[in-house]
Amino acid sequence: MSEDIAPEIVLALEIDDPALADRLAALLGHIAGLRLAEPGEKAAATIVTRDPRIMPEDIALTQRELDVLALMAEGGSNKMIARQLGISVHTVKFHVGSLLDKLDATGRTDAVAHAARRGVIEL
Amino acid sequence: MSEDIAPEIVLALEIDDPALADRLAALLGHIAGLRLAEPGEKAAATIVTRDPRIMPEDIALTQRELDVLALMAEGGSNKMIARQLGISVHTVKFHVGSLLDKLDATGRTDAVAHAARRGVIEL
DNA sequence: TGTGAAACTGGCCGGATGGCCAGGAAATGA
DNA sequence: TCATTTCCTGGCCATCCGGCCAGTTTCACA
Repeated sequence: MSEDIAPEIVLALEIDDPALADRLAALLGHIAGLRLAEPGEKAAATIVTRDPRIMPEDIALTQRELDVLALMAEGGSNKMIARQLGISVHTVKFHVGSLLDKLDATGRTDAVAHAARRGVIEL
Repeated sequence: MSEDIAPEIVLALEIDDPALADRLAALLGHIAGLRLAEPGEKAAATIVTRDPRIMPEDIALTQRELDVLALMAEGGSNKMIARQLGISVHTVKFHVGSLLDKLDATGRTDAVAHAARRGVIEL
């Protein structure tokens, strides 16, 4: 290896909160082996704000609902989800119904979108 | 305020590349006013690798398909989308069909998830 | 022991979804 | 002018979805 000296890591900053962004920039601005990216520059990694996403209190989803939700996000049909979880289609529908209620969604697509928005699931 | 002395910023590290993660951890490990988050700890910000997300070249969606896609992501039914865009339900189905093809999705929920994943739409 | 929450299952049914067929209209560029 | 692309519309139909009804089991907690 030729660059065992320290190939300077370029970090990008994508923080909404101006105060936090400033403090981070100040702290990270003069560290050897590390540099903040110029606007538009390609960075090795990015510092992002951890979703202060609206998430009242996890909206209290049960474990099973989370299972179903995850498979919904993968595009699974009720039938496929039922097979995956080893339960009946009726039960899947039951959980989907609960999810639509709790997530205030109009359908499964909306439910997945809502859940993703508030960080309940990761797409 | 009692902690105006240095509210120590907690940073989380979510890097796939072990080498990069190690170097960052080493660099950031002992900076005054900054601390790396314990596993599971809530952090003020997170360092992530910049998604080299698979996005061949925007996957060439037409404007109308983007319109339909956006409304799908809002949980709109074919009927609602048709009303919104002032076109027939049949035409909406037509565009939805094209989207399923291009996004390689099994259904509208999967299509929205795929599109969100590769940055075609923003949830 | 009772009480409640969670998970599970079933039937029924109107409406939504997605795939197939067929076509027409307008704009772009060869 | 012709060809291509995009957008638009229709019918038909098997399947899926979601909401309604009803019920059972299991487990934790009072």
